[in-house]
Amino acid sequence: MDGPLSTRVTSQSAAATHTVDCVVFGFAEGELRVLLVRRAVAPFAGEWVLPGGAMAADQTLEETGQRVLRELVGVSNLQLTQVATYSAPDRHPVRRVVTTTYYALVRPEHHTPAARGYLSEAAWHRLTELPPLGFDHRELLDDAHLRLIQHLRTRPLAFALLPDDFTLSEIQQLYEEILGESLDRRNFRRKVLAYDFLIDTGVKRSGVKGGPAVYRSDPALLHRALTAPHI
Amino acid sequence: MDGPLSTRVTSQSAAATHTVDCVVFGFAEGELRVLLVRRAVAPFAGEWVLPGGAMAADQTLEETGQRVLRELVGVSNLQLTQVATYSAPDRHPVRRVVTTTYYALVRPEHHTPAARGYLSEAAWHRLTELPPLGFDHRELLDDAHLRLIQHLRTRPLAFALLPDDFTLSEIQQLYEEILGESLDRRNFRRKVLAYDFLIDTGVKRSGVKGGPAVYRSDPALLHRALTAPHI
DNA sequence: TCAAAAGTGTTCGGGCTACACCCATGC
DNA sequence: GCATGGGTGTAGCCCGAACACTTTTGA
Repeated sequence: MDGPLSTRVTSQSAAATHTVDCVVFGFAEGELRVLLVRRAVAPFAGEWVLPGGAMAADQTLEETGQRVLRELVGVSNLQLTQVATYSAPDRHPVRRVVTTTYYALVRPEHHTPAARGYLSEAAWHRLTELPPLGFDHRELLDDAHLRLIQHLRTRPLAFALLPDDFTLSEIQQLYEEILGESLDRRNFRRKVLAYDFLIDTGVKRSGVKGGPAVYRSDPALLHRALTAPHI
Repeated sequence: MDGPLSTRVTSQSAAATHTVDCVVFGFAEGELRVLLVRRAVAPFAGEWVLPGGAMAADQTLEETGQRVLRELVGVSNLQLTQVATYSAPDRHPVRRVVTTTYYALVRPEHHTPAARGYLSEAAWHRLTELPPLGFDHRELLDDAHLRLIQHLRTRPLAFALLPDDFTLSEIQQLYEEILGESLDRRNFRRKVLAYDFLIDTGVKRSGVKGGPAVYRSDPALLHRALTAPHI
């Protein structure tokens, strides 16, 4: 809100830049990963950070997140979920920066990140082996991960991270990765099948022992499960 | 985050003012209420809105929320919980405003709001009988209420809204108000007593039928319950 | 004495957890 | 053929929901 204070207030707050940082989660080779970029310029030149950028005058924060991911690392059309906004005056060493974070879930095989702009590198990192991050991005990342866990406990979100076809064990691995705990196979199967948006393709995956059944999620039913049943 | 784009980027985003709006919940006469203020100036002069104001250059968003509530409506030292950040370019009719919302829980009897600054009025409103709100504040308020409900389902937050002494029925009324549903008295008593931070003062409330026992919450145990057991 | 609210225990069902054996496949 | 993982069912426990009667107090 604001009132007649406009001028005083605008001059005060003009010093702050509003940026968006994105915590992009991917799942590959059985491990949960995060998309990080390496800065080519000061401050924190050479350090790994979350991909992000400043809000444009004609864009919302979410649109800014989409644009930044497209421009900097070449990934498009992600579903971004807002996490939090950070405003400590000294969180950026040079000037005042207020940052809103979003998380996104992607299939890494669909998106090959490539560093552009002021970046020297863009790569997936295992959540268990993160490099030191510049700014306060480690905190931002951890907060986003916690929020993801919260959301995952109430909704079948994780399918956005999986390829079209997957086995039940692959889903389970994914859940175990995100939640950071191991789950009982039988109980997990029962629960996930109860969602009833999984389709048994009838195919069995070859090249892997046991010959597990290959499933696919029904997009319409999955969407219904994601939107309808609030908790 | 941002890099060599600084100048371009800063000029773009300098147009946006960052403000904080607060959704202050109170509980009085058995009903959940929200603190609203009436604007004395354009835009939306004469309309009810959430109390809020622009972020100061040397303050965090949360500190701004505290200051705004102190300056505009004379309430201090609330615990503010961040809800979300809104950034639609046209959400303010005059210029670009990005707003972060917080909610707070207070005991109305401890805080007598008084309009100051650019406000003509400050008053508690029943959540069930809200006036039309200026800007997009109705959406902000509803989102904050939903977040409060979510938090309340996992933590015994509501005691911040109650006087020092209260009966079990009063707590139950409060929960029913916030959640918008009625609860079984016996189940509710059992659950709330299981938290084990309630102290039976031994006193019985007079002037009310049934002679209900008066309870008090142990500050230390309550604080532990609020912070320790994450879900 | 009557009306209204306080106080109290038990039962039922559903969901989660724990757990062991046989089958299919790759090597 | 053997090692690895896939596939299946059941029993116990805990939590939450439903539910009725007696006691206390104000009017």
